[in-house]
Amino acid sequence: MAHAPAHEVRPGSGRVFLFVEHKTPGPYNGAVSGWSPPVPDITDPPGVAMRTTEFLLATVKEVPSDAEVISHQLMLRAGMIRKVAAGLYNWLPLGLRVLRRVEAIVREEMDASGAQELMMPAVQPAELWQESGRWDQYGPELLRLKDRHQREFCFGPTHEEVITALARDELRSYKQLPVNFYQIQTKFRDEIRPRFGVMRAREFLMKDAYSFHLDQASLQRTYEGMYDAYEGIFRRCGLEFRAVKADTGAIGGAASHEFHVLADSGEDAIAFSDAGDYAANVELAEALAPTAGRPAPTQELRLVDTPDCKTIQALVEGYDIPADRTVKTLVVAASDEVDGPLVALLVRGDHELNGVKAEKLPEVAVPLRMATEAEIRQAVGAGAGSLGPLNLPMPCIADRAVAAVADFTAGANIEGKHYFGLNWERDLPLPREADLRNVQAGDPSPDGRGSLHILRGIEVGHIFQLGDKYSAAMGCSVLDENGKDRVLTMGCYGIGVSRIVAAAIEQNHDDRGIIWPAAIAPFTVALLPMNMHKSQRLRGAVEALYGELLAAGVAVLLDDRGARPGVMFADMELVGIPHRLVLGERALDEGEIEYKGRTDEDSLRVPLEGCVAFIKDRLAGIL
RNA sequence: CGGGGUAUGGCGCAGUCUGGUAGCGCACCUGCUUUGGGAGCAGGGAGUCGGGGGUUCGAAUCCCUCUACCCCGACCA
Repeated sequence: MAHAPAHEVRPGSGRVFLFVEHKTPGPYNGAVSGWSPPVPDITDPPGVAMRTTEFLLATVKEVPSDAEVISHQLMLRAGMIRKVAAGLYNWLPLGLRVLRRVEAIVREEMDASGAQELMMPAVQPAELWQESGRWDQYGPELLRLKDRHQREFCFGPTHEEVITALARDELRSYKQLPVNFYQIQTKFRDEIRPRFGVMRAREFLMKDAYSFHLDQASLQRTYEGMYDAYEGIFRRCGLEFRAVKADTGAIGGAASHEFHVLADSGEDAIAFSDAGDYAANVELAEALAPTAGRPAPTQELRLVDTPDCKTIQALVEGYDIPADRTVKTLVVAASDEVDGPLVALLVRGDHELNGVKAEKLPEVAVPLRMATEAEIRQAVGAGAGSLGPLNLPMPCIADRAVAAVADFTAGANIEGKHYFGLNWERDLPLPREADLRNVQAGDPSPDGRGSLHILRGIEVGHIFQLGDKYSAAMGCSVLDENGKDRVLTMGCYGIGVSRIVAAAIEQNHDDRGIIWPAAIAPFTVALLPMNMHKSQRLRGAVEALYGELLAAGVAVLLDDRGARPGVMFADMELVGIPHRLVLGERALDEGEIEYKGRTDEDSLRVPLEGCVAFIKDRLAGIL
């Protein structure tokens, strides 16, 4: 027939128009002309508008002063997002293109892992949360709503209840197991303090998956599959990340790993060994007891007047004592297991109390609460700056490092006085020992291999072995091969999709703007004509190249605004497009075009003829 | 929830102390000149000064009150 196939390309859609000769008339004869299914090509982000005159390129020079972290500033400046209210954002077309690419990677890897996508409602009935018990347990972070009939609902911060109810209704037999369902959904958590833009927003896009199993071994297999899938997702997103052992926290359960994107602005501290594979959230990382053991006493016990010494720092500076020979006495509310209202936790002066570890002690009230100054004075008769273990009228628990210190200094429980030269088992009995402190850089790794380094991380993924907490509470079971009812065991697996976008920027930027990893860039190539309005010939060449790049499946943004060169350069660098093609008259005369990668020092000239092939090779990593 | 702060055009800010009828930069619109690193000149549009109440001849400015937002802390994927 007259038409050649596959020559018109709908910009950005990844679709190609196919002309097919109709042998017989009628719409359903099997071969019709029309848009093809999307042509898979990872270089082609979604969306249609590819000219700056048809695209909301909402870049700005100045930025609201409340944007603290670089990703927030750059997302605003590049015109990716705009704030609607605290923790709520509009995603502008540019930002949405990136979000959709991340989402696509997550979806592909989840599908490849065997998980099935579904979608659950954002708004959930209170009844389900009452069944699991979380309607009362969840605090003000849960956004509660009433409908017109005064029935109670919440905007889902997570979907364990809904999925467990679904599984309870749909799963009947062990033959249907294991299964793993996931969705990519907007969540809402009414954070006390939303900040850092979409990094810690109240409304955010999350991929959450829930798996159901007959036994732990099956859960373990799926858990490991998710671990691998997550590594694939973050690797494809071009992120530098670490998987770390994590606290199972409020959700409970057995094993748990967090995936952190490494960045100085990260809100979590993660510890990892410089020699072995050990990596854990500092909340969880075990601080080993010092191996050397406690030295023998060398000093006499003495009571010293230390007026105005209310802090460890003041002691260290005022009396020339090393901080690691001081002991801090932190008084917290006691649990019902303890006779009195308070319990004291002892950590070395140069160490920090770990709240998560403290809460795991049976003597300590949950949630952890530091005693007020008034409570301390009533119990001890001295202020918080003068406390110590000797003659302290409450139970004490000592960190392992505290138990190994000799000749130490601590408060005397008398206002303005400290004991110097204290020694366990000579001056006072050694209290119960526990791991109470945060690990520090240089501490030995708990796996016995190497020492620990500490980095900041942004949590972008979290996988949990949930066990039967929800399935038991909500009666989710199937019949096993013996016809017996078996409560299912569950796993859950989350990824902060919108947070990944911010994390990618935290990790990839310079003083000019964003530097997108190729796989999640909103556009792949920026095509910039110099003085296009002056030269019909130049305009023609640019338009031709634009069409060729689109036909080749390259997501190209043509800057046809007629802006000055400096404006175009600055905008494209701010927005972070990985590749830049600049066509000017002089180069065109020589049949060449100028190429520059976003991070390249200098541009280089390439023949205009082979330009598309050159770009394709760049994208494939050949050049 | 405790402590601190802010609210003036789309954005960033001055003006508030000492009351006199609102201004600067960026952005935006028009025209001309410009065009290889965020142009110049000229002209122009745009603000219930967060809301309500009060004092006063007169309030962005002083007083009361409410709201929103931000920072620090505790809390949390």
